[in-house]
Amino acid sequence: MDKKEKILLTALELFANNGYSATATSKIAKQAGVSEGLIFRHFENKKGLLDAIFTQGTEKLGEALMPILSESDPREVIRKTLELPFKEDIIDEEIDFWKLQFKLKWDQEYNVPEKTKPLLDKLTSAFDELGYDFPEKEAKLLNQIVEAASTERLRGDMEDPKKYEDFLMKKYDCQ
Amino acid sequence: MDKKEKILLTALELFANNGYSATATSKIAKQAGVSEGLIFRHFENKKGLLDAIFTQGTEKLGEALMPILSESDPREVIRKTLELPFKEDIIDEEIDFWKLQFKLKWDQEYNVPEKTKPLLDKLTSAFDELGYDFPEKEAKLLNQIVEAASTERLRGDMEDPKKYEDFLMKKYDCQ
DNA sequence: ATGTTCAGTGAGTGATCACTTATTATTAGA
DNA sequence: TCTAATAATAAGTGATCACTCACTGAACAT
Repeated sequence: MDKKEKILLTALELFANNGYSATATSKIAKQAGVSEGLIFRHFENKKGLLDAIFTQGTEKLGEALMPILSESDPREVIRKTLELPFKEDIIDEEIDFWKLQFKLKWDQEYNVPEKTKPLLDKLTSAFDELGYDFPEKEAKLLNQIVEAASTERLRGDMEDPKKYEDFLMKKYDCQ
Repeated sequence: MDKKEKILLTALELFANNGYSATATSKIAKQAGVSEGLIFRHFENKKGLLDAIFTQGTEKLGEALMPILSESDPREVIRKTLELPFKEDIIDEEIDFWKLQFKLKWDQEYNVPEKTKPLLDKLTSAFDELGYDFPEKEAKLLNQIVEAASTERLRGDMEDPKKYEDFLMKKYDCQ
């Protein structure tokens, strides 16, 4: 594996689980098996490393939303959205990625609500097509439900994901 | 004002807005107008300071939930719960407190889901009394909605809180 | 062969970190 | 008023921080 990529992966793991400020560049280098100087050759400074990871995260978010945004059936739009927090492969393979993304939202600089704007718009028109009274508010609500459920899952706090998913699906007539 | 309390208040502000690890004890002392050593006399170490703040936060949470837990009318239980994220006095006066509480949830040590267990139980029996099909899941959902809305408010991201509150109230027949 | 480029290293750098210690100021009970 | 405890300070301490710099080794075009 490329050493630059090894640095990115190690930093992601440490930032996500221990926090950005609490993670020393020396620890990243040691765990990645590279010299500390290499971090600064590739990423200029510590913040540059975080920015690189964050940018990757933004791209992954776009990929995750793609199948929803290109869906034409409004019922399917809602179902696929509701499905997001319960995708097992995300929890298994990309959990550090999403943990970091969610944590960073508490930093002004990395909180970019516009990133979910396309999803919000898509949901709004889906609810509109389905004849809901306040499609915009419904979209906002669903988005919040998905964010809250994702947060709980990422923290490992949800007891019975499957049952809760079923419950939500029924709520929105998506069974 | 007592210097010990001044330290607590200053640390709260800095921890909530800049993060625990990113906040130096020297900065706390300087901003609080005390010597750095005083922090360690009163709180033993930096973590002891965080623990003291966190304990205060746990107490405040209990106080905030009190009027809900002692409510007998199920409709009122739900209405008062839904009201939580939109209380202006909390946003104005205790925002740092709640910011820190929510941020700390990402730290394993400070994520204590049991703290909202009494609310969850109260909501469950409220939904039960009102004849909902899955009162437990409904309680979980409402709790998540409230958490997500609170998060958005604390971050300053919500555009029209009043309208969204009205929407939620209508959803749960609480107008 | 030679010069250039660039990934990669390892031993530094001053600044800042959490924390200690010796000392003084303030308070309160006898 | 004397005494003893506590509040508070100023000046440190070694450790660790993010970052730099002089250098090496390999790849590759000239």
